Amino acid sequence: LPKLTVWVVDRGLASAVTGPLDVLTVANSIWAHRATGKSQPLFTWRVESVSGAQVRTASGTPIDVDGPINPETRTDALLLAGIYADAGPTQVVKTVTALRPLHEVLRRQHERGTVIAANCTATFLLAEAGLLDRRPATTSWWLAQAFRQRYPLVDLRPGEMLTERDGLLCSGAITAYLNLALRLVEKFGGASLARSTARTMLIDTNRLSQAAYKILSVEAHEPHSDALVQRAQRRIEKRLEQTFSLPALAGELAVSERTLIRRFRRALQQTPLEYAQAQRIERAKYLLETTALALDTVCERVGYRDTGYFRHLFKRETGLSPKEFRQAFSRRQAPWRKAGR
DNA sequence: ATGCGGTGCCGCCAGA
DNA sequence: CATCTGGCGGCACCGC
Repeated sequence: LPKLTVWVVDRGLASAVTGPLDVLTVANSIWAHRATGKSQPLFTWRVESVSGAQVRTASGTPIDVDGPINPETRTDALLLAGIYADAGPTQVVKTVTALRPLHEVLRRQHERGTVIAANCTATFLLAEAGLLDRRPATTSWWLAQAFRQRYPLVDLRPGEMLTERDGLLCSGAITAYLNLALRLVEKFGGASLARSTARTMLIDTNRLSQAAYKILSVEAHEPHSDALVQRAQRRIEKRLEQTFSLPALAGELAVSERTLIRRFRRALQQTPLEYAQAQRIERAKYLLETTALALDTVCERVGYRDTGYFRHLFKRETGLSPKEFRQAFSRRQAPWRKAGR
């Protein structure tokens, strides 16, 4: 059974520790209800700090630890909780270099086959140890530039929520620890357990539908300051149920189609049609989750008249057919209760 | 699944 | 000179 070790540091984020542990706790409950023998929990863990003493997090919430970091510990996975970076990237780098003794420990654990999962700013620690060179990684998007400067050999993908290669997992901005923890559940407990856990905790289904295999692009949500594109976005969102027309959109905004497309791509790394399609599928997902509307109706409500084509698009975007999606995400009840009685 | 008419997108270029 | 825009042609692909 998987044994995990969580490393926490002073000024860390409490939720980056407690969040993943809550995920594991819920996973344990579901697993126990499924198993017939159910005497032991699936996941067990130890929380460790450098000094071995209680840690005070950024919000002031203290976190009890089980002991000091043991370099030789036998563990299946190491979870590195993010450090709060309110003073910017230089503070992160300073913290991470101060933890130099841990770099060698990380390298040894990696060679031993230990899965290492780093959230948010903790990915800097992995990079500092040299473990991410020529491997894909991600980090909080606002730290991407500093990261790239300091670790040019790392294949940084700031748009991705989660990356994984050779047992080295990185997750993006703070709350991506949920996805990171879910991935650990999936790795050690299977995809089905991970799905049930996510459903039970109401972890964002939009992120979830792609969490395991495909990654939601953070860049799509990055703020941009192009007023023209913003107005175009509003108009697209306002008329999702009508057929998309580029000439009409450009006309209303009093620019040429060529310019509109160009500005869109620069601001959102997307074309207007791609944006409209993504928004429509988003609306469709919402309708499938929260209503019992027939598929034909949903299809029509998001601007498509051809159900076959809509299904094709939906699957392309989400990886699931509309029916599968509704089945997976519209349940209200905790899955273990449903299965139990 | 497939076919097909229309069009959204991009490379290229000229002009502002 | 650098940056931006609009027009055009061709092709991919959108959507029925």
